[in-house]
Amino acid sequence: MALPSAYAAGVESGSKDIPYCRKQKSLGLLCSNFLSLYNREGVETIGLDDAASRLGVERRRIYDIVNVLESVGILARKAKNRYTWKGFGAIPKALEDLKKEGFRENGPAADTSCSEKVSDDDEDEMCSDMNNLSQNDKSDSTSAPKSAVPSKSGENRKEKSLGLLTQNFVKLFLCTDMDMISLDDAAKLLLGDGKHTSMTTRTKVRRLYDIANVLSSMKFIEKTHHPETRKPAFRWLGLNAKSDNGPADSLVLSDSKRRMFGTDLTNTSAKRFKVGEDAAQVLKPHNPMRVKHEAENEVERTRSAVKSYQFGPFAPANVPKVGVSQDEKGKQVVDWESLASAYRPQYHNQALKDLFSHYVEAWKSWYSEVAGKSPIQLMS
DNA sequence: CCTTCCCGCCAGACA
DNA sequence: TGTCTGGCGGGAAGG
Repeated sequence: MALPSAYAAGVESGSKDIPYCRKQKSLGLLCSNFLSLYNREGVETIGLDDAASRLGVERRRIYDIVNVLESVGILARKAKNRYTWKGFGAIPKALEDLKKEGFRENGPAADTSCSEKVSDDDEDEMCSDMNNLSQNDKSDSTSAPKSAVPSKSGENRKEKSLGLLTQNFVKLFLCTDMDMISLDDAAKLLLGDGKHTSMTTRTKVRRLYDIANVLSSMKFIEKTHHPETRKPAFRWLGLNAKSDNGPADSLVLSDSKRRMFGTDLTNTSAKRFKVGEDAAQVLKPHNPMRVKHEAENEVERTRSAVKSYQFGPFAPANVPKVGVSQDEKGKQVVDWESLASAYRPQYHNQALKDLFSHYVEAWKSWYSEVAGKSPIQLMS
């Protein structure tokens, strides 16, 4: 398979542009593209190969984002190479479940040994940690005959999975009152209580960066800095999945602000694959459309900080900038066919409209779900 | 320098 | 066995 790895080599013979630029290959961006590519009606299932080729990335990267997306309910594994698109509407439930699970595992008394709280000050001394490797095997149900295989192995591998790490990371926000945490602390907290080698932490942090990037692109979290210390940290923006019998209340959302999502469409490919093989459309990760709405939702358990952010349908953006016709640099050998189905070329307004309808739809289902409390099946 | 984090090797899991 | 998954950590880009 060759495919040597020449990195900074820079200008490839033939590529007259794009020296390389690491940022255009970030997971966050990839996630945005992924979302905007599949968040449209008609999409039922997603093939990994298809995604990889459409997004112009290696498969390995698809696994990365797919895993975290699944952790949040947006996707569900259907079969080998195949995922089911659940949509944003599945997020609330997923988060709610995560939250419950988090509390359950932790037990009511939210405190553990937590001797070292490393790092310096953290505003609220309330440190209710949670360290556990929720290893709820029995993953995947779907009529899997299998004769209850002990499968003792594999557990170890799975408890280190990106997906699980994502869930635990999210639980940190949902089940704890601290809503700003540095990846370093998160890594230490999520580290299975033992082995705090500088190396293991290092690795964990690397993963958390990956996760944080895709979570950020969906506006679940946001990168900031600790008030005093300039330490970078992440803050939760997503809805605070409230649970239990709390039929429809709070979680209101008046109207959404219409805002233009600036985006540009760049076609870059700085990879040497086969000859004409690249169709990397790069979209801007932006476009929150998050409706921050203060609503007095009753507090759960600890009545302390009652902040409830609401975030709009996460989502992607791929609205071409007004007044700029994107396709003009000549068509290359890219497969516009696939892109064509994904984007409506020429008609910006149309695309915009389309996008909006999707938003509305996603939002609507999401809202009704939260309000109506309709049960839904979640992954595994 | 330090932080962020992409790339892809290669080992488990699975067909 | 071959293919699919996806840990893992080197080391380069970015600041």
